[in-house]
Amino acid sequence: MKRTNTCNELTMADSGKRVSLIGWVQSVRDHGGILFVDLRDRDGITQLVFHPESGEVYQKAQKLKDESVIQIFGKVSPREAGTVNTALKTGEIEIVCDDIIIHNICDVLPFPLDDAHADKVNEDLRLQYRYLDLRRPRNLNLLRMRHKAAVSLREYLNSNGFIEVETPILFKSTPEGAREFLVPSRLNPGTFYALTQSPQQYKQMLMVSGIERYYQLAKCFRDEDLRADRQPEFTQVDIELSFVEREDMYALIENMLKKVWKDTLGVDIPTPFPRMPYNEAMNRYGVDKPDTRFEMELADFTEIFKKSQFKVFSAISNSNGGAIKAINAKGLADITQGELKGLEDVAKTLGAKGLAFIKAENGAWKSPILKFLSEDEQNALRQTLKVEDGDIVFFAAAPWEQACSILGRIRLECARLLQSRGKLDIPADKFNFLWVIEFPLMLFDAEQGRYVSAHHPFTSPVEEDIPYLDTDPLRVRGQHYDIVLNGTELGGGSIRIHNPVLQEKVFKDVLKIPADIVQSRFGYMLKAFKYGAPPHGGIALGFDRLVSILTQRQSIRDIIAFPKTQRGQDLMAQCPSPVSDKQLKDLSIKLDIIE
RNA sequence: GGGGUGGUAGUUCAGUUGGUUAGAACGCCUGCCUGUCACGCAGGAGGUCGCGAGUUCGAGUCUCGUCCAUCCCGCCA
Repeated sequence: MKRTNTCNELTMADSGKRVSLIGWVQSVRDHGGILFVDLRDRDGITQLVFHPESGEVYQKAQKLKDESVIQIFGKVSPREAGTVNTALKTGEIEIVCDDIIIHNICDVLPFPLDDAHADKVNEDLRLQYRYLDLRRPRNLNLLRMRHKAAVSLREYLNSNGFIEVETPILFKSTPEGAREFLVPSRLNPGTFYALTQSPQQYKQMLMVSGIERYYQLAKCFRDEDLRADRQPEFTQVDIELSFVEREDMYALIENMLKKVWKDTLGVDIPTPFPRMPYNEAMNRYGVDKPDTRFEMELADFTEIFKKSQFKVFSAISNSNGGAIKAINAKGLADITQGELKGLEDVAKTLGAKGLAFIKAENGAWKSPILKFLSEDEQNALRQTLKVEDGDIVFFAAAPWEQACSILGRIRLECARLLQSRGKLDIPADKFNFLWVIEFPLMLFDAEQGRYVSAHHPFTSPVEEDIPYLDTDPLRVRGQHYDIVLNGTELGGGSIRIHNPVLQEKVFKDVLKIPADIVQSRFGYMLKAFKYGAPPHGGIALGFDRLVSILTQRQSIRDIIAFPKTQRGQDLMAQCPSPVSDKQLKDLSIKLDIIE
């Protein structure tokens, strides 16, 4: 009853053998007096032949529909001369079938399964029939790739003394982070768990336990609005270890990623990865996750424009914290009106009032602001930005961080435009890893009128900056590091605070969290830190993002077996869905849906 | 919460200035066909034009609302 081979195994060497294969009918080609079937399993395709001489078997084969599941028995035969299919590994042979078991006749498919057509089919339909979409060999291979990456990560961590620990998914609500999924507790009416946004606090407790090296491919949950690279539940490679400093972490992760790239793509990525402080990343690329595969760096003209006739620029460059930044999009002077408008809109969403530019075309500069710029200012621009004919320069004038961010986005948009014109080549197999380091520990939240953690409140400050916690919190750098790949944040982590006094100070004195809330939310951590907490640190990498980059997929939905839509729905299982009154009553919950 | 794009046959799309019976390709059904591998040939069935109003003699087409999907902003300590 068992099959003897998979559909990607048999070759000329097997001629004459009697075999059995099982799989899905990829196509039926009925020629009247002879019938061919391509049989597919997860490994490949083998051609079956049915002759009228086989009587009932031949008749059954004539009734086959695409994607039916069959098992066949027959003899491996060399194909006739001139009928070999070189596109198939099994293309030199075929199975002459003498028996068939039809396990399942497939209904008419809701959409075609060949890649050429299926890729164009609406994603919502494909998600309704996710099991069919996944059946496409290419999509099955994406899951295989994900598996390979997971195996590789586990092998590396296991061989480096890490212990995988499953931490709870039902956790305490911690409202200062991302919005959470709440789970009512039946046994404790009126109280709720929250699904873990990340195992952060549990893994730190494991360090206090003395496990020393922990990892987990952890499911995390966030009830935020979704994007192409964001799902409500996702997987992170969660790592924490004791007795480490930042340098140890860099080496550990570099070697881990090196192995993953080697095991999955066969690519050698060079280590160590370059490092760049946050300030430098902002100044040069206008973003804290720079894509360093191309240049087009930001330049600073704040000083140059301090005495400018152009009031817009001089006012901002003389203001406290104001900056004038510019980039040169080389070769983009042929930008269309529509594209320019698009860039302007992007700038405006980031708070810019407009997008000043200068085109260098036919030996002259053209710009609405040219008449305000002195000879000296123009020369400074020309030299610093190396402006040549065919280029276009964009400006942002705003508070430093905003000016950087605006041009950071414009830089990426320009790169996209230049790529579509064939003027900028970013090879698909180029992997630019980068550590972004020395983030500020705190940010000032103007809306709330207080300091907030740039990442999370457990991040340890850089040793020599600790004195500024009291005097100038914005000046304190955190021992945080982000790992960035080709402009995507793969993950981030930090050396944590393990001193209960310092941790309490951050909560109460710097973040100004009221003492009773600190006690109720973090009391157990502060207590734990008093019982021999080792110095420790860790990192979390977005596993879905990592796999989507490895497989060059735009959307992480492609590399998640059963993804949710942008509204957080599973179109196949159709959830979320209403529940019965009885269920609600058990949970002591009354609905009052607010429109 | 805000902005962009899209929704016409099972699928992908076309549909002119608002005008006769809404078309094509693939798929599906029937028949023919002994070497195909995107088999071929002949014929056929298949439509609540996302949904609801409105304008009009007349709406797939114009207007408003709404639903769904997707991309982005906000958000994601």
